[in-house]
Amino acid sequence: MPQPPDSRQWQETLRERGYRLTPQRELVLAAVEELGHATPDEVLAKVHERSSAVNISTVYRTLELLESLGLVRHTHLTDRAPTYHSRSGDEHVHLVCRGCERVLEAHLSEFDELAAALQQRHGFTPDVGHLTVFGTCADCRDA
Amino acid sequence: MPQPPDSRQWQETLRERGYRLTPQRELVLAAVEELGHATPDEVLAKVHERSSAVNISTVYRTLELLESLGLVRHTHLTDRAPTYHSRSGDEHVHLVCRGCERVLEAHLSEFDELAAALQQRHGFTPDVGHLTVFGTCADCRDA
DNA sequence: TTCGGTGCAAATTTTTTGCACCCGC
DNA sequence: GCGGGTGCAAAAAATTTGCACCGAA
Repeated sequence: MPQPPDSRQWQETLRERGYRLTPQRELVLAAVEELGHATPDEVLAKVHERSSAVNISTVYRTLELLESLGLVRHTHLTDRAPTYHSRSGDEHVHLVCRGCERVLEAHLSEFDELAAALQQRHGFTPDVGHLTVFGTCADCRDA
Repeated sequence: MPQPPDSRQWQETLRERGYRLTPQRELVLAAVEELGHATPDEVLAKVHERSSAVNISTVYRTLELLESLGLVRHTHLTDRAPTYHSRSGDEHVHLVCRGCERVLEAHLSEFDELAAALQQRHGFTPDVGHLTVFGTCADCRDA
């Protein structure tokens, strides 16, 4: 589970690189932390719950910034729209069930062997943390 | 490499399910076969090379149909836009290099072990044929 | 002849951009 | 006060949809 982010740490990350700390950036990051996986749209909605009005363009711009800083990442959990998630917790691979849309998480170490094989056979270094695997979960297969 | 598709076979598939055989459908399928991996946009361009004017809406509708018939598949090779490929040849996993945008192909069997592991540990049956792995190819890593 | 398929244009949806104003540092 | 950040509105993509007409079976 995502630890409550250490605010000092990411505030530091921003400043180090010469970026400013704004309430919008704080709100967007908090929303991503809380939602787990969320599209820009969903992030906006979450932020609005807390009443503070933030513009959708700012959400896009902020997510892009946070990603460039390594504070969030995105993957494609559905055929449309990227979804962002925090990197404060463990990195993981997303297992998306086509039946129920549920998202399971697999530990990166489960892909070590695969990574080594792709490296050796294709000279390809996979970015496993960005990986999304589609398929069917146990419940949906049995149903 | 993709075999020249046996036209009788897919024409049969269409009729079996009560769909009509139209020149547009023929052109779109041929374009996908030829391109290997292509976005709807690229398919349209390819079709237009052969002069026959086909509308972009028809491309979208046709790709959707062909996919429902199992004649093509799509994956997400870039952050934007799905790419379609034929299923007449071997199924494979796409390895997309972030550096040069090149797309390598890995054999499905390379993922057997992974599939078994995910099945056992998460009860999850991966759809490996839909998989896309992002990363860095040998050339770009060394560069 | 029939009704599924297509073209066209307009509507949606999602993301990007230009620019004037605002506020963190 | 300076210069990066934000809001807003308009522009750009990328898809989808309604509808009248066309042509495969």
